[in-house]
Amino acid sequence: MPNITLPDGSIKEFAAPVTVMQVATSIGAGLAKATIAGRVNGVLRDACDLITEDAEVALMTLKDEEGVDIMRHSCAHLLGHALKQLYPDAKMAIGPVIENGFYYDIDLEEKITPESLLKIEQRMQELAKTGYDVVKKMTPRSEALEIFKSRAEDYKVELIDDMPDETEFGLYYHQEYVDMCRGPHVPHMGFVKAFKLTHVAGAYWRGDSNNKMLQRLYGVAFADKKALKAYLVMMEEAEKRDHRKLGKQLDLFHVAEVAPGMAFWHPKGATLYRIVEDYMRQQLVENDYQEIRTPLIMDRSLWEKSGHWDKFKDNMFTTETENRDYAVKPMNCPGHIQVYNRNLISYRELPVRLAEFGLVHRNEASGTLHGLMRVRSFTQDDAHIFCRPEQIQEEVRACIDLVYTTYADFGFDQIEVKFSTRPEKRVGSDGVWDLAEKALEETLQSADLPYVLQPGEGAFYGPKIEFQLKDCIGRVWQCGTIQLDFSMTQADRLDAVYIGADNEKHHPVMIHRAILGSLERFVGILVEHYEGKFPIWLAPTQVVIAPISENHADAVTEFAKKLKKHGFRVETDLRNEKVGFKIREHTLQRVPYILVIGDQEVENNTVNVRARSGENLGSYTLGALVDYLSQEVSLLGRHSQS
RNA sequence: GCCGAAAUAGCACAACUGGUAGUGCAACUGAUUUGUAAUCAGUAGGUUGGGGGUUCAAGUCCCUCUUUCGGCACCA
Repeated sequence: MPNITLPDGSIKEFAAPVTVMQVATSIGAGLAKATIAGRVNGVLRDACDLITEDAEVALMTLKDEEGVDIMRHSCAHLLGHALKQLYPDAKMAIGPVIENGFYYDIDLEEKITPESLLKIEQRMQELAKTGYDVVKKMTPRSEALEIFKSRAEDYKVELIDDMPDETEFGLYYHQEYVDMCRGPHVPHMGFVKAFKLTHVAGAYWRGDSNNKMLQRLYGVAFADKKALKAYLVMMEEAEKRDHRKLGKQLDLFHVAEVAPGMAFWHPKGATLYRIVEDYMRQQLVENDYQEIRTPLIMDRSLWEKSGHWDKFKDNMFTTETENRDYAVKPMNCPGHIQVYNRNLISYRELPVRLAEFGLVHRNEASGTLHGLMRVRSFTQDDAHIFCRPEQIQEEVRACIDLVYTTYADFGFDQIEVKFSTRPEKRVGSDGVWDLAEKALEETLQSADLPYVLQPGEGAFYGPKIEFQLKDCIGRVWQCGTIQLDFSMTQADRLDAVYIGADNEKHHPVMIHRAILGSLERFVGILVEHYEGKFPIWLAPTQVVIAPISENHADAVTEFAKKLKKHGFRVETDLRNEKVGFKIREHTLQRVPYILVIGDQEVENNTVNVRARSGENLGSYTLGALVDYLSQEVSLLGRHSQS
């Protein structure tokens, strides 16, 4: 007879097998009412599931993250329930939980519009309000098949067919609606009370572009109305940080129809871009890289040899002269090998670290383009480290350290690390891949970095570590990357060599690495991260100086000249406007400091300093101000004013 | 590329079922000489994304192309 161990360590003894719900009831009526499901020996189970043997049991309520996710999953079923009432012809595919909510893929001739989405949501509200019970029935394969066939749920039938080893399936009855699910689900719909359908989009069945495109209905759901409201407000706020919006407002860049997916950098944006590049260039110097520059277009044969042509020709821009075909470079590595190979290199000279702010072009599919985040023309802070196998770990480790130093300087502390292994379409033998994957994995472990494994997601020439940052609404973007490559340097590829201690030719290992990744993308992320309120180090305009009246214009010009001599990015605002007007404007432009000069300041040879926050810092002499600003610049993005 | 939606002045938006394209901010001119988030007045600004069609008449309806947005697939 089962002894149930609760999370606090106490043990409850039962005379006969009990359900999760009965365990809850035995503790208290309040808990029973709140119980959605249970975690039995680490596995989430329905409240109605029977526990027959001794087990550790934790009860899940809406206070638990797992409890909320279970409710979200049930909310997807509720969507199915409502949808089938309104659109009986809809065929249900899959409806999983995602961050903050859920989606359901459906196959339906009629197009779901925002209006119909609202109607579906209303029906969901009505159904949820009744708090109907959700009934689970474990159903044998043949019966489950019959049920879904009779309901013309082709996709459910296909899903069952694809699980040949399962003998029975969990069917959840939501009144007349039936859905198949591993579960668990809420015992009744009273738990589902704060949700909203957000948008519709297309999605391929099983994520395969050869399959039919279904309609995906997205929704969010939370434990209560307050949490839902908070989420919606947060999203609204987040959208104000969108780099495309701020790029316009702060006059940083634009993209135009004449060059889709390619940024036109305006003076302010170009300044920001250059500061980021200059920072990275300084890192190259400090970390013993040699900066080079390679041609933008190179002969097609080079790309055939490197293997890029074979895999990416559809995504490469090409050009030709009378008798030659060229490709616009989509990567810098083949060019770097040309530089590496300019003379014979001894093993003593390795590692050789060649870096380039390499402008690359990739003809990305039209639907992928997204502001600065996904473009067709971008500059990588790219480098290739040619080294001997025994130097790999140290070099990769140094790259990882550089990533973390750099990101911290730019104010990022939330970095996701992914480790991607061999893809299906690849070059190089399995033995080589074994070596490469092992080297990266060991380095990751020795660096004590938590990472997510992505099997099959590596580059065609080697495994990779990726460093990802999030944009304002939580979309994840790859920035830094470290890729290990044993193949490109081989004789049958681009044939990079060095002379070993044995006086024989060897092929070096090549580490491809980018710290920021794409400068365009990184600047985009920076804009969203800071909401345009850049630390003074990055701010395109650091200081605006404004006179109180025309009489002080000369003093303003003079002061600006001196500040510029000290290396600051200074603007003056001599327009015929009141100082309040100018302050409003420059504050909205997120200029870190506004300096005002009137009679008092002219007399005392000072400026009055107002910070972006609105705080008035009082009067400063030139020397004092230079010291103050320099101190703040030296902090980079680590501790800046907001 | 695929599914859906959208494109109106530099920017943000308006224009009922087809009937003379507007408002605010910005810009420009003038007045005002200003003390920490908007001084006042005036002027100008558009082949309504491109092309085609229906109609007496198209921003509005239809076709097509381009671009953008939200996803999906892709991402060296």
